[in-house]
Amino acid sequence: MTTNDSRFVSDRQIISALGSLAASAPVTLPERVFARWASAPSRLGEVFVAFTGAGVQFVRSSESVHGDVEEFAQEYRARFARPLQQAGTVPAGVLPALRGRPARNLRLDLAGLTAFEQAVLNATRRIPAGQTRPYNWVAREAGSPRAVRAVGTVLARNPVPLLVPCHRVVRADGAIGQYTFGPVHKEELLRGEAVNLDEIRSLARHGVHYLASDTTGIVCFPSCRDARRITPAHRQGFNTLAGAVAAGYRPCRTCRPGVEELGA
DNA sequence: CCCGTGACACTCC
DNA sequence: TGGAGTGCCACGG
Repeated sequence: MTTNDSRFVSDRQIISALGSLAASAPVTLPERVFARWASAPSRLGEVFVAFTGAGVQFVRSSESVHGDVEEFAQEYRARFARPLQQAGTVPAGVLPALRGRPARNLRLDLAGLTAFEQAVLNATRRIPAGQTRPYNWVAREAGSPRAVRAVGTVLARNPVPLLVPCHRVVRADGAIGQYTFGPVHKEELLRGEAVNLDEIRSLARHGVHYLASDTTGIVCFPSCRDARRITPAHRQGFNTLAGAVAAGYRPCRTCRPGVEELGA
């Protein structure tokens, strides 16, 4: 295979080399003082994006700042206490991420946030497109299972909406919950990712918050990729995870609806 | 340091 | 069946 020939450099090696170049590049004074901003298209229309050499720090829809970059810059300064300078383009990975495509090369600058805030945002980041998770799931994944309300507080101040997909965090009772840019946009985003909100609501009305397969013995969140493939005849609905476990089901390893110990 | 405040969840009627 | 009450944890003033 040509790509394994030692005379050639693989893409992986190039990327790795570029990565170390970026890391060792000298940080100039203006770079330390200024963060930069640029506008970009997103699923919610134009957004403004602020970033440093470490990654993206702040995202706001143009709509939410009334189309006024100055208002965006003020909001940014209020939170990060740094001046902004215009840049030509957004960093790598931002454009696909704003379109809802997972971008491996997207870098976020979350320094300055508390450990808890970072844990919440990182857990939220692991929710796949087209799926939802409840606030209590984020709390558990973030290592503070009882800090459910605190999760809401953190997400309410998510500095990088869309990039950290907080629109995928919904209430455990099936309601959609609140959103930085308003619940209407939250619903738009989820529908755009083909989340079947009508089915989720219909199930919730009947008290069903989990779906299990009696062939695999696994229980999932209804939006889980694996749950959507359960043949209707083998699909079992449950109100609580404990109920499903009591009936002999174990939590799905993909969507992780609860701790493994419950299933063991 | 105490106290109030939340993009929530659970338990009761 | 759903709305109020209560518990919770992290932050900010």
